[in-house]
Amino acid sequence: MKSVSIKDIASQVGVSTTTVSFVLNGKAKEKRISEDLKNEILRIADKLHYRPNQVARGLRTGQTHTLGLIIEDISNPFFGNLAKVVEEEADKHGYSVMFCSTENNENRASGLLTILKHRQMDGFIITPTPGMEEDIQRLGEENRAVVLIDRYFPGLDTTYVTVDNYKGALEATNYLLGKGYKHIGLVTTDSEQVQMQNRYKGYADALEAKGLEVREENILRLTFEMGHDESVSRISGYISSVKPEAIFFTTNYLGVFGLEGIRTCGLSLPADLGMVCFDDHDLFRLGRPGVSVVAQPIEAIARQAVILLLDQLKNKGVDMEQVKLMLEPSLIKRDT
Amino acid sequence: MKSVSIKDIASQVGVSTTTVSFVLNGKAKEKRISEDLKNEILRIADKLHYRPNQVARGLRTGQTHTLGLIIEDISNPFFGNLAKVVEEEADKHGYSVMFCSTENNENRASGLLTILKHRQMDGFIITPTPGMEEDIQRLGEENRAVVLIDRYFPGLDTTYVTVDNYKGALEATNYLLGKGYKHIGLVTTDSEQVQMQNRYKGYADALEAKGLEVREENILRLTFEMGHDESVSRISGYISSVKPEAIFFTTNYLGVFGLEGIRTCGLSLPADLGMVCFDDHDLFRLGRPGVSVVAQPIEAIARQAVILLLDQLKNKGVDMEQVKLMLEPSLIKRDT
DNA sequence: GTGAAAGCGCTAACAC
DNA sequence: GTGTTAGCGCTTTCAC
Repeated sequence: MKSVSIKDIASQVGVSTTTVSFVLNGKAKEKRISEDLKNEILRIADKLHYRPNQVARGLRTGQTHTLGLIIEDISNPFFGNLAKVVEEEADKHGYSVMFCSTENNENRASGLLTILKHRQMDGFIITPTPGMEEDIQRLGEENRAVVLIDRYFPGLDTTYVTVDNYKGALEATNYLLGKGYKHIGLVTTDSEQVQMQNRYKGYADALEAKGLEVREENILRLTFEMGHDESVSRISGYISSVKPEAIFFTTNYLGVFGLEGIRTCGLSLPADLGMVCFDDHDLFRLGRPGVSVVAQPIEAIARQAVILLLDQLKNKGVDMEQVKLMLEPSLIKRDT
Repeated sequence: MKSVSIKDIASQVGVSTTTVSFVLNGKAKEKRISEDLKNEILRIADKLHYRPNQVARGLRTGQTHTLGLIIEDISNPFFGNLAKVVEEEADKHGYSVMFCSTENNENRASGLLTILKHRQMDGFIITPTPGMEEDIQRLGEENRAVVLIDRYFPGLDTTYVTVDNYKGALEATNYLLGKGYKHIGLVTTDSEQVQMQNRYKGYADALEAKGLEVREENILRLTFEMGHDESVSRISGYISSVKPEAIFFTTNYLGVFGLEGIRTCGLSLPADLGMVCFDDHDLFRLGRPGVSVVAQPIEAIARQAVILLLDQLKNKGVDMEQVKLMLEPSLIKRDT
């Protein structure tokens, strides 16, 4: 475990740790250290396989070069893909990533954030849970670098990257309407968060534009905590009683549960029921029938989030404007 | 950013940082610090919302309470689920997790490992890429805590958690044989790694036990780097030329590609072709027809890996035996 | 041009 | 019982 330190190099070369540090940090020129000495230091450092202890450096500089990624659920492919790109992009810039899944649980999220704060993350990428508004605000006040993704708090002036949820939902519903369905149901979460509100609004506005009434009994709201079995049975119960001609699911795991629920009812797509889901999924893309979806540009979301975060880090101290990015989702028409 | 330090508490209470540190680390009794003083310190610490700077503590103690998770691809649901449980279990014990995806690329993996090493991870959970043998061996020599998952190096005495790949593959192939298929193909990776070798062996032994010949032309080997499009077209090419009655896919993403390839050929399951895949997937579980799979006990793998790792950490210095865990996979019969 | 020394926040051996 | 002090490995100011 006794790894090589800057001291070892210093003593081998016969100089002080200061000089070694200067050379290693590329300040040889600036500090006008002789070319020979510089090369000698680099040679020995290389020979000893020296690599700086990032914890020590982090303590001294206050920069850990680590980003905290707080998402809803790393096992959800949407977030898994997001995480992958975040890590990739962060790595390109010399940053590592610590991740946590909130399970959309406010207390858990708050606790995880606290932990990561004290681990001195340089910045955070967060899909906030409901009720996390204060936490996020505090981060801002503490002048920490933060980018929200997927959702944000309308009342808070923070940088975020999201998609145009309203437009996506509007297009999805219009697509179903265009296929001649009139009695269109909505299966969504009970979340009051902005992304879900906008998806709801898109649905409602599309219906109303066609002179159709938006009725609460056509809407099924499921909680995240409900889990697989109950969600599926609620969906099939809903289908049996409401008998919608088509359903718009507002997020991928609901659509997956939906597919099971539909099957439980003995119905088949698209003959008995129309369907569109917000978020793509292998199951929708490759299952048969293919399920039409509103796909989010995951890679762009992740990449932009990292770029904006690193940007904040670079301009630390400067009073920057909070960037609000809204990317375009795309309707992918399949068999349903 | 100026967060409360132990010094702030000390000066507020009017004692030294030592005393504060003792109290905060629960050594009040041991150091026989008066109950009153202890309570006062705790009160002030609480009032100031003190939380230790983990970076500083990490530098001092040499323990960062951080685990490095190096997996093949966080966007693959198998690894996403694994990561979720790892994070959960680690969190329970006060550890955070840094993750990286290797893309099964040896150089990338090696680099990531180096980075994490210098970030002073307390331990590592790794799905090693081919060629990583030396890296892993060195970790052992450096006396670092390591648990390999999913695969391991037979020549190396390391702790690992895997499933009985041979048995899983044997059962899968026997299942296909039991359905009357004789001409059974294998779609696998070109990996020489043990998990794939064992899956191959299970397939081969099952055939031979029935007196069937294992022929190289019935086996398609794809590389990880090939990507989606080429993999799919190779698979459909393979199906058209080899015309297998059934196929055993040795890992989930190959099975997903396979489904696409099968469709490209205009064939349908299970009428035209039998199929079993190693690893489960939403698509296999919920798509129609349901695809039979060999499922791994993901949660148990992840949980055991963390437990074994923390165990090594606890017994640091003690010369422990390397634990080799081989869990049971389970054949899930569906429509194919 | 190079080095001594302070200090980031914390812990812990050693004093008293 | 409580405080002094050294030091984890590194960066950086200031001195020479």
